[in-house]
Amino acid sequence: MTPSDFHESDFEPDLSIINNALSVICGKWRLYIILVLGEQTLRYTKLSELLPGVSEKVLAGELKALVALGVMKRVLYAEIPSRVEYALTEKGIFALPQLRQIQQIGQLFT
Amino acid sequence: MTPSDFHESDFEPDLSIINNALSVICGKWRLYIILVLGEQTLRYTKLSELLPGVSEKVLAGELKALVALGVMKRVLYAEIPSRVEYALTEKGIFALPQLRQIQQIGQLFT
DNA sequence: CAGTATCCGACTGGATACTG
DNA sequence: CAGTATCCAGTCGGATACTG
Repeated sequence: MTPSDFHESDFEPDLSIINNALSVICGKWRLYIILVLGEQTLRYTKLSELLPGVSEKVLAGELKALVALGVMKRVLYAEIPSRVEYALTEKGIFALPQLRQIQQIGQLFT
Repeated sequence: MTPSDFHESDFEPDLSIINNALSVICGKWRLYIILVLGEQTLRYTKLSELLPGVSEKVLAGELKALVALGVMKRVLYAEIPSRVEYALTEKGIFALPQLRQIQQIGQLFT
């Protein structure tokens, strides 16, 4: 077996790792927020315009959670009026192709 | 652009497709159940032994949901005592590599 | 502008006891 | 054997009003 034959996906199911993944993905809007953001850097208000139907409370909560998980970063500019920009972290961008592929699973089960 | 350049993952985020995928994945045990089953065919009792910590109610409910989604099939044998076997459908097996890769996302965010 | 605070109904998951 | 039925606590998401 060469290194290129090695796939981490051959690992046994691990509940804590799965739960980490689920915390990035699950929640009614979490994955959608990540995919809509993509590689852009967007201000809070712009994000909420791109995500109609997501209430303020939920959007703020999801963003906070995604920042805490290390998926997104939040940059606050000390201006008046205040400006906050959101973007994926390096890890988030690294995971983006995988996250996009999750949509393929959805297409399979329609 | 040739067919091999075409990736469905380049699609714009689509909420209803994402929600289909989430219904396969989300729930505290749903993905774990799929990955533990894998390509095996298992009886209900064997499954519940492999999934300690999942209550009867939840396991039965998750299995029912996964069958309804077309991820799993349930085969009832008209024997006494009754025997029921669960296995992934063709679609489920087709999606299995993608589903396993979700664990990689989890490993990234530890 | 970029969030909080509050209230609320609906849904999730767990424990336990029971059944065709 | 393979589930149901019941109850219950906790969480999730939505609506709305308010704030540094």
